[in-house]
Amino acid sequence: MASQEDVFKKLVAHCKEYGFVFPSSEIYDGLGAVYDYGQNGVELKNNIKKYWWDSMTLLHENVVGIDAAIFMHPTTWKASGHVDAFNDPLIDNKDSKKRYRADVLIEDLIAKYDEKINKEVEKAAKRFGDSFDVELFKQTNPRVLEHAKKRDEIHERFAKAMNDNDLAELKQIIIDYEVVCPISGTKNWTDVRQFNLMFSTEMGSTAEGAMKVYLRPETAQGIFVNFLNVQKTGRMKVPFGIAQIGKAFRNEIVARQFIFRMREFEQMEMQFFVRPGEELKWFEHWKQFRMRWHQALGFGEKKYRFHDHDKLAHYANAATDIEFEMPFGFKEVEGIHSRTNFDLSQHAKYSGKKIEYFDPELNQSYTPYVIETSIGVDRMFLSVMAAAYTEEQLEGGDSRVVLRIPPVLAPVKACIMPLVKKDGLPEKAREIMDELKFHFHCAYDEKDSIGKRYRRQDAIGTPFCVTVDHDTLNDNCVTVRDRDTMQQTRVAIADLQKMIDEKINMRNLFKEIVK
RNA sequence: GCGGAAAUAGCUCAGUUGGUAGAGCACGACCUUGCCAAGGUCGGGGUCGCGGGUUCGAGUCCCGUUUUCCGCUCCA
Repeated sequence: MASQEDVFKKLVAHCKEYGFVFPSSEIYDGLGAVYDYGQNGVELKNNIKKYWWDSMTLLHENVVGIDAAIFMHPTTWKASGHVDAFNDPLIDNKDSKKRYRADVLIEDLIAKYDEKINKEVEKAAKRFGDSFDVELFKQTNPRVLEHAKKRDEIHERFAKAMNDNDLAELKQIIIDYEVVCPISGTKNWTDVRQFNLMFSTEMGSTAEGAMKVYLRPETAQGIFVNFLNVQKTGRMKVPFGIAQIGKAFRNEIVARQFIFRMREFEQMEMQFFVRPGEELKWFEHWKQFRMRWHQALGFGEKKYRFHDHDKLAHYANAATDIEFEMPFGFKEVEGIHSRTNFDLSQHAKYSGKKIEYFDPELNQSYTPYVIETSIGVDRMFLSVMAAAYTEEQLEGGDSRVVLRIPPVLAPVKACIMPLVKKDGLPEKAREIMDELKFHFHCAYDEKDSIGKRYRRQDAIGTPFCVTVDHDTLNDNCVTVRDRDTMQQTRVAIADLQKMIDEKINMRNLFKEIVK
């Protein structure tokens, strides 16, 4: 396992050194769990997105795309359940290391005083028998009054603190009234922190007119709220899907493992709307399709597995993850969920709009069921890098680091280089490059020995190196060196573009996927 | 969040008992070689993570802080 961790460390270093991924705002010490993509990273990321987008929208005439805004009406998140589910003030006990909801601890505390009062009342009732007047006792007994006073005191402070969102005061209440951890029995508490999954900001430039809005924690809701728009304007018939690629934001408490868990990340989601009752059939269909999409990249079947969920979210009736073998174990890269009609129903309820589909074949209206495929771009990026990163021992004791990125995804497709920097070879190389650059991303390099230049391209995963030598000037042929095999072939300049295109064009992968 | 470790050039690191920074690789220019990285000459680049303190003097000692990594915890 130690060596796997080593590989991961090397991969992170490689990402930085070769312009794939930088820590955000690095000159200011970085920003936690936020990363920037560099000159090579952005190319790879864009290629991944294109591979996904085209596989959805080109290969399925009943799947169309949208690009919804990151800001959405705040009610969206009430309807989706995000507001209620992730808005708790939390406190940790340092000794037991258990985490509690601070508001629940205080509510328990208040309940404890009520219990104390009840006990006094019970005791008195036993003593005085039938003639006992509970209300009178409560209003006059000094011990009960003492408990009641404390209870009301706490309650008042608690209500005000919750209303003001005053976390320091919540902690102060816990300290003042000596709340102890049920497990460790100590009063060694951390500060109260607001666990809030969603980032919020204010819309509207004046303080009074401002409205609290959230940065979306998932892209899916942008699709659901546009269901009717797309269905009607696109004359879409169920079953159909809506695809979207976009940023989402989550205020993770612990965000680690490089770009695997970030606070700002990108999702590629497709929501597929189906007839009620047919959802499990489509769930299976998309499960298989998505797996073929991954497998077509050629990293090997063993790198992927399904992980079916045992515990389902309240809205789902089937769910699976596609996991990829990262250097730190099998990890979720994509989720495929059967979300029932939960989301559309919720939005219908909260908006008061009827969100249904009239099915002409069945001659009836219904709220469609949804199959979701949701993949993290950054996780996909990481899985490609992890699978591609190879340290290779060569004959003669040499070694090289090569990124075996599938050619369709590689940031640079070809590097054009003159064998020497004289005799008109650079000019000829430029001439070739000026033609190829219209077709795909090319680089040019004339510095250092040819071997060194090959290694440089290996390190960023360039599948082809095109070398111009003295013979080229006479026979109009170049040497094409393959990244993975390191083998060289002589190719006529006239055939170069077609030859490379055949290897980097996504259509070949798509043909495999739709089989 | 808790505990441990670390932070010096783009990268990997050195820096003696405190005396105001070095190497290799990388980078740039020129020369040389020319099909699988390490030729020569010259050059650019660091307020030693940040802020205090001790001291005549701090990369070095002390305190704080930030970030990263490793465990644990949490989340999905």
